[in-house]
Amino acid sequence: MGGARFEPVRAVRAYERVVEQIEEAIESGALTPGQRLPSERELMVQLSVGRSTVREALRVLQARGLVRSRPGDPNGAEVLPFSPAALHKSMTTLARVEELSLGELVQFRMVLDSAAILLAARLRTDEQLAGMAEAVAAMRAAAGTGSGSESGTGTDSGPGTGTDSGPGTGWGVVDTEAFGRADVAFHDAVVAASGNKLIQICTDVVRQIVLRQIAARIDAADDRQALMRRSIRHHEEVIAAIRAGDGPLAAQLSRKAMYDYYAPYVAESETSALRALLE
Amino acid sequence: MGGARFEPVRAVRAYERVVEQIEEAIESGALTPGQRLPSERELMVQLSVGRSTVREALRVLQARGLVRSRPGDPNGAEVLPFSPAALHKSMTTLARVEELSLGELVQFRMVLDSAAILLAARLRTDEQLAGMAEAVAAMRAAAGTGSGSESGTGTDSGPGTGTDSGPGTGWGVVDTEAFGRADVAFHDAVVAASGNKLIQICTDVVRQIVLRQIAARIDAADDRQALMRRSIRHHEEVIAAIRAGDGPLAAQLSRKAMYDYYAPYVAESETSALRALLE
DNA sequence: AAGAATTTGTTCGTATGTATG
DNA sequence: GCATACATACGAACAAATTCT
Repeated sequence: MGGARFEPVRAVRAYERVVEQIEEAIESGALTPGQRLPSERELMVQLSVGRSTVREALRVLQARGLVRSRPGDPNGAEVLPFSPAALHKSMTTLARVEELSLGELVQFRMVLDSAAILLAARLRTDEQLAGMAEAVAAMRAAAGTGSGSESGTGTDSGPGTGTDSGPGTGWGVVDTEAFGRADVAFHDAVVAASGNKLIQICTDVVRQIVLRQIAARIDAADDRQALMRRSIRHHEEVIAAIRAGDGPLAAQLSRKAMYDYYAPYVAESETSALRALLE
Repeated sequence: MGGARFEPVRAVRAYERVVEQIEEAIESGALTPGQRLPSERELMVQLSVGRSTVREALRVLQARGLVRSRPGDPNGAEVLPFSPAALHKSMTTLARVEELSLGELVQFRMVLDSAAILLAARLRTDEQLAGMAEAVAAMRAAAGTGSGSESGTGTDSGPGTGTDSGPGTGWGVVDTEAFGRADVAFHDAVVAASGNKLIQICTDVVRQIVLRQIAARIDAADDRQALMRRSIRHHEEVIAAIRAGDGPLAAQLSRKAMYDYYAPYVAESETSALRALLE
C-alpha cells in the first residue's frame, strides 16, 4: 500500500518553463551578473517557443530584478547583480494591501536595528567604529549645531558630504536631507559591522517604507533642530556603548532613540506595543 | 538659479504603464480580492494597447502575486488576496545569489523569534497561550515520548493533528513531519500573539528557507528523538516564562533553544556570531 | 557623420485548448 | 453535445532604438 503518490498535475505554462530554466541558470551561477542572455529570437529557437512566450518570460525575470533588457541592444538581456528592489517592492505592496501600520514597521525596525547594534558591539572593527563616528559628525554638521555633547571623538566631519546643493536650504543652519543621509550612513555602518546581510537589507527596505510614510510630517515639524539634537545625543550614547563593548546597553539605547524619534507619528493605540520593547 | 530640476526621461514601456494602473487600483482598494479584471481583449480596448502588451503586464502582476489568470475563464483575471509568496520568492533568490549563509538565516530567526516571544509575553491572551501549550503537546505526541518533563500544563494533545497519515512512519514512535508541523504551529501562535504581521511573515519565510537547506540533514540524524525531547523541554520552559510574564527570560530561552537546535548545521566559523546573541 | 544591420517594443491576425452555460 | 468566450501560444510585420561600419 501507499507506494506511489500522485500529485495533481497543474498545467504549467510554457513561459514558466522558460522562466525556470533561466532562473536556475542565474541562481546556480551558470550565468553571472554582467553576462548576456541570447537575443529573443535566438532564445525562441533554442527553447522552441514563440517570441511572445520568450518575452513574457523575460518580463517576469525583469520584474524579479534578475535581468534587464534594453531596446536595440545587440547583445541580449543583461544579467543583473542582485538588488533588494524586488524585496522592496514586495514589502511595499504588503504594507499597502495588508495595511501594515506604521507601528508595526517601527517596531520591526526597533527589533532589527537593536539586534544589529548588539552584534556590532561584539564584532566591529576599529575602522567600522570610526565610520559610525564620522556619520554622527556629519549629522552634527547638517544640524548646524556646534556640538552635541562632550564626547571625545576626534574625527571631524567627513569631506564633501552635505552642504553642496541642498535646494532651498541655507548654509550653516539645517540641512534636513544631509542629516537624513548621515543618519542612514550611521545605520549602514552598524549593520555592516553586524555582519548579517539579511538584517542589512531588511532594515534598509523597511526604513525607506517608513520614511515614505512620514517624510512629509517630519519636514513639517517646526522643532526639527531640537529633534536633531536629541537624535545626535542618542547616537553618541550608542557609539559610546559600542566602543565600550556593552552590546545590551547599546541595543537598549538604540531602541529608546528610535522610539523617541518615531513615536509621535505612531497611533496612540500602538505606542504601548512599542514601549514593550523598551523594557 | 536652481528653480527647475529636470530628470533624465527614461523611456517608460507601455506594459509598465498598464502594470502601474492595475497595481494602483488593487493597492488603493478600488479592486478587492475576488474581483475580476476585464478580459484581455477588453483591457486592450480600454487601455488602447495591443494584446501582447496587456499579456506582459498581466505576467508581471501574476509574478507579484496580485492576480491569477486561467485559460477558459469567462471572467477575466482574478484579483488575489495578498500572500507573501512574492516576498518568499525574493528572499529565496536573495539567499541563493547572495549566498546567504545558513548562519545568517538562523541568526535572523533568532532575532525575530525572540522579539516575537518578548512581545507575546506581554500581549498574549489566555487563548493564545493555550494554543501554544496545545502545539507543544502535539510535539510530544509526535515525538512518541510519554512526557517531556514535569511541567504542570494540563492540556492534552489537540485532536486530530498529527498521527493520521504520516507516510512510512509507524504508530507511537516518531513522526518527524507531525513534529515539524506542531513546531510551526507553536511559533505561529507566538507571532500571532506578538501582534506584528511583518515579523510573522518574515519568520515564516525564513523558516521555510532554512528548512529547505537542512531538512535532509535533520532527517538523517540518528538521535532525532533526543533532539526532539530537548526541543520539547525548551519549548515548555519558554511557555512557562511567557505564562509568568517574564518576556526577557522567554526571549533568552528561545534564542538558546534555536541555537541548540540549529548550531550543529552551521559552519563553525559562524557559530560565534550566533553565540553573541545568547549573551 | 551618415547609414546599414540588428535588436527590442508593439501591434495584429490566427489557431488551439479549455471552461461556462 | 454544442456554442460562446476566454486564455494560451505562434508568427509576421512595422516602429523605435542602439551599435557598428
